[in-house]
Amino acid sequence: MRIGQLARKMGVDTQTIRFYEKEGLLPTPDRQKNGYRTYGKKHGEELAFILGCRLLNLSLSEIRQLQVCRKNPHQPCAAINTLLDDHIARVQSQIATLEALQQQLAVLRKQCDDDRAVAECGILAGIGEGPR
Amino acid sequence: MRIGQLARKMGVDTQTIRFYEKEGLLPTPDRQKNGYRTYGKKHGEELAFILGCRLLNLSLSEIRQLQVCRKNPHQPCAAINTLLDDHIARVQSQIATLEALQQQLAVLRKQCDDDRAVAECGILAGIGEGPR
DNA sequence: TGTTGACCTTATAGTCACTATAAGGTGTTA
DNA sequence: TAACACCTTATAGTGACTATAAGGTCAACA
Repeated sequence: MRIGQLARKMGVDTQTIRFYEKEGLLPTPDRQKNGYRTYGKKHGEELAFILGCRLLNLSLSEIRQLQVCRKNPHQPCAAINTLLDDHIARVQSQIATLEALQQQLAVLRKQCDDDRAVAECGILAGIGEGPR
Repeated sequence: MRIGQLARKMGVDTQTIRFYEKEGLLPTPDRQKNGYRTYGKKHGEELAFILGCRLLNLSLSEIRQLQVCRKNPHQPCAAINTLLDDHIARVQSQIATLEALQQQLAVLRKQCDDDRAVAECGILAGIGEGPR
């Protein structure tokens, strides 16, 4: 399979596949005589794993850690659990931050009723006052 | 006031102030004979406005738009309201995305009980399976 | 035979909002 | 004279791609 076919199959850009290869996330593929990359089943599976991780918002560095685990199937999986717990905590903190922001924005939004001159706009005034 | 004093007062790095100047967000300051930047009250106020916007997660491009409004105080403020509404919508969609992710991660986390070999780890298996 | 077209290759730069580093000039104090 | 804190500019790095350029490969069609 060439890079374009793999890309279409997995729903990514060919550039992204080359990028993952350069980053060491995908094993270097064999080449045809003309230099074209050729991919097999294993590449597809590895790419699927990477894309699954990316959908979970895991960073490339975290994916690398998980790949090390995958290559050592007889080791204990505690590191994987820890990595996921840390990630869950990070997502929760992102949500908390955004919810606080949402609250602030709602308050700010109420400072204006859409139909004033800029000089009287409560939103602009509210921003200028700073955080509180 | 020199750049270091302004930076300490506003709680930012001097580099950030120079960066905002380069980006056209802060007016170019006067210079002393030795080339040092000097800042007055207006610069402080403009920087405060920028930092207020950044705390709200507004992009530099959005800040530029708001600055244009600020310079035209007799225009109607509808554009400001619209900008804020769009931003609120974006924050809400980010929250929704993260909450869906949180749900997914919670399900995934339950697939393993912390004390297995990598080969039996439900988390790793769950990621490999892809989105569903 | 020529040429179109879809595909592949590498290399480089851009995104965003900074942050870090390097290499050097200025000005006050010891 | 030297140490020190401060200032200057220029350049590169962050993360995960995305876009662009300039060119090579190969099958099909006129």
